[in-house]
Amino acid sequence: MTMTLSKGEKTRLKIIQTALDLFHSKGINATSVDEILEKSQTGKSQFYYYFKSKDDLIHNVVLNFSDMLKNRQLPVKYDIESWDDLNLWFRFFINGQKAMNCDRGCPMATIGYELTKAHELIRQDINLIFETTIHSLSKFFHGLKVKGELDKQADPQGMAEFCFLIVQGGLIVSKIQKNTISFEHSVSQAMAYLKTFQKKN
Amino acid sequence: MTMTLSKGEKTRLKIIQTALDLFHSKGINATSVDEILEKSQTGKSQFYYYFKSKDDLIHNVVLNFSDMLKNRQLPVKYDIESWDDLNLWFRFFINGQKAMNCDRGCPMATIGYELTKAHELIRQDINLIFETTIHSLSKFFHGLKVKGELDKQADPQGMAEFCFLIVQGGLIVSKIQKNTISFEHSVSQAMAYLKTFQKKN
Amino acid sequence: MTMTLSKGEKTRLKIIQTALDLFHSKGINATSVDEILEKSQTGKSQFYYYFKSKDDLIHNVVLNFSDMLKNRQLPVKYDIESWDDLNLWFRFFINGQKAMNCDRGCPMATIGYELTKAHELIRQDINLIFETTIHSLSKFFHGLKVKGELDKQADPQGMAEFCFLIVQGGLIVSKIQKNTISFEHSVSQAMAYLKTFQKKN
Amino acid sequence: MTMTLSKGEKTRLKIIQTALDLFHSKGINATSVDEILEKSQTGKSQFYYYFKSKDDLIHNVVLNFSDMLKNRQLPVKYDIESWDDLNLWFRFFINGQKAMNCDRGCPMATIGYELTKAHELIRQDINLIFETTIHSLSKFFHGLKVKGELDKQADPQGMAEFCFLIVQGGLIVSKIQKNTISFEHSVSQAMAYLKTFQKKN
DNA sequence: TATGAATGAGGCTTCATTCAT
DNA sequence: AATGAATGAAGCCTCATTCAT
Repeated sequence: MTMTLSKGEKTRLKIIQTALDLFHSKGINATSVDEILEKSQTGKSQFYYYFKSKDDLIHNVVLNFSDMLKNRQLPVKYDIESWDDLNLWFRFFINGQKAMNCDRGCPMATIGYELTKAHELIRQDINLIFETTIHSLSKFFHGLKVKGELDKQADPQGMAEFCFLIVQGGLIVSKIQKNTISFEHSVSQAMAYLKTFQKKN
Repeated sequence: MTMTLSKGEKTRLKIIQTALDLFHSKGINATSVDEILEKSQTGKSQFYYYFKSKDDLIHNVVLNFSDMLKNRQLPVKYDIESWDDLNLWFRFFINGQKAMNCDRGCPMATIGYELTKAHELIRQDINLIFETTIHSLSKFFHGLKVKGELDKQADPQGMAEFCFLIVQGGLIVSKIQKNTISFEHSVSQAMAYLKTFQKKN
Repeated sequence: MTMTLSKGEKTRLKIIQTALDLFHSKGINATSVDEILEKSQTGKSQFYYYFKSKDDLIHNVVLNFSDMLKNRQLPVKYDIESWDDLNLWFRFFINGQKAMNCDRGCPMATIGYELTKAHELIRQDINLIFETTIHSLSKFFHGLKVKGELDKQADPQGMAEFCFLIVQGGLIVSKIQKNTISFEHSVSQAMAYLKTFQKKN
Repeated sequence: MTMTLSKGEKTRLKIIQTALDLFHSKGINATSVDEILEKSQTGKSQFYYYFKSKDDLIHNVVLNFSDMLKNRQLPVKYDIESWDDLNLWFRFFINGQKAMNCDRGCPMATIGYELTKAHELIRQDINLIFETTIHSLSKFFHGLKVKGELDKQADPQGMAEFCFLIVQGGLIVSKIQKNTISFEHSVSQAMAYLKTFQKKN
């Protein structure tokens, strides 16, 4: 389903996408409005035609990310249906890091780490994204349980949170270590742990 | 072993400590040199007497953190000698988050997430801290193995990395979620997993 | 005599009236074109269809005020026919100030105080309004004199200017003092003075 | 009594004096910080070393004016001791206007007319100046009364307020009319009125 | 008449850094 | 080892105005 965007929508989106990329790579405070406009080839004051402030832009960048996640427009398979899918989900982050030479982390965590009490709205936006992602995972574990393929003691929600934490930890650690060794080790162990709940028949 | 610090050393240290606190709470880019000096009650140009630049300060802040870690001056027990110690180590981070209303994350990760290629030196400083921490943990697991209390297949280094990742993930996730539920769930599962390597006798 | 205004005339007038109100309360430089358009619910570039520039708008705001004055559309009785009317004229300004909590001054003086040599045209517009007002007053005094109710030495024009000055002074002073005490005292004294020219018969 | 000003004090004062002159001639909103710095030959960001904000500068400009008034450093004789002094006081404002080609008004009223509720502090500063000036005048009338040279019914405070209003009205009206005719007429009448309270012996 | 989008100059403010003493 | 004052680039934001439709 392709939509034709109006001229204004296109400009707005270009700003948002350029901003996300810059925020992801340098953080929000190191990224200036001017730089965003320059890289997005947008005229100087167009910015304030589309956004009330830089904070409003950040809010919209996160919202846009949230929308892409909901509309499954991100290059990951979030609807995990098998253990293989789960493994691919982990690999997506590991391989992504490798492809970027471990220069970055989670885009939302990069933004999140610079937030203070003054950014409560944006924090909530990111929180929603985290919850949505965790929910995708818990749905998988819950499904397994319903199908009787998981131990009765297994806690789908807790398992999902566990997976998500591993990825978040893996991304920051690999960014600092400039390699994904710890990340990969941890994913292996996480997978091993999670599979202990698998019922053998 | 207490050392008497010269007046200059004291000023220098106060700047570093104030900077660490501000970096921890707002990140490096949102913290201005002026703010550091104001909060540390230091005269304006004292700063450039002690530090070459803001980046040099960041470097020294991380080095100082590293030193404190090495000298065991941080309020955690890094020399883990028992499963209880390991549990306390995890709890230290969880409780710390709670005490701060989940307003912060790992101080080094907060700095690390804002780094770019231009800060290679600082990245290495933080990397060293990460490795040192992981090493503390791996020593414990290795010790267990030597004592025959751990399964032969157990990989002490991998287990240590796993623990560290959980903490890093837990800190950022709890900062965004403003609660430590996921963090605690994950630590429980991590502990459960690690203990599967325990040998029963 | 009521006229039906075309849609365009209505829009133009709404802009002018909104602008006058904003100029009156904040001055011309603190009032942006955008704010005028927003408050008058007018589309962005309507403005430049009706006015050549912001200065042109100011010019038209003053002209419109001038027209209302001439057409007796302002809520004051400018055609003073008795000493009571004169008193009411003074009271109009005093009561107006009170009603607005002394937040404003004379709308034309508010604009006038921000003018420089570059606004000669607008200055002349306001000057005309001042002269018109003074003329209304001098007509009264002149009439009294013709009727033989005023001393021969009385100078109708001078007396009119005197009244007008008192009002202008009273408005700015009460705006600063946030009360009309000085204004009222001065009006009482002015009235007392003017009445010394009354002939007793 | 001359004081030696430190280098910093000199810079600060130069900024304040330049600002007063610009505020007086164009108002506060039409005067940019950049223009003040350029005309006062001050480096770009010195401004924020001495003042917290533009509003803080305005506050200090008014305070400085207030100080000059108190220390009798303004080119008027505020300590009125005779009817001649009073006349000179009026003439000072009339002649000042003439000398400036009626391009300006009262510096404090120029600022005052642009104030809104957001500038309560500055309004109070100006209010104090107004009261101080009125007080200088009332002292004269009060003195006369004590000496028995004024009618018993005379109200020194009211007479002082009356004089002050005439000057305020005269300044704005002459600025708009580009001549001091009305101003002079009104002062003559004011003087005539005030002298009616003189006791003949 | 009317609209939405674009322009670029300039406004206020903060920054890291340096200089003279 | 320390001080206050200065520098100038850059940051965020608002402005009056214009263009294409």
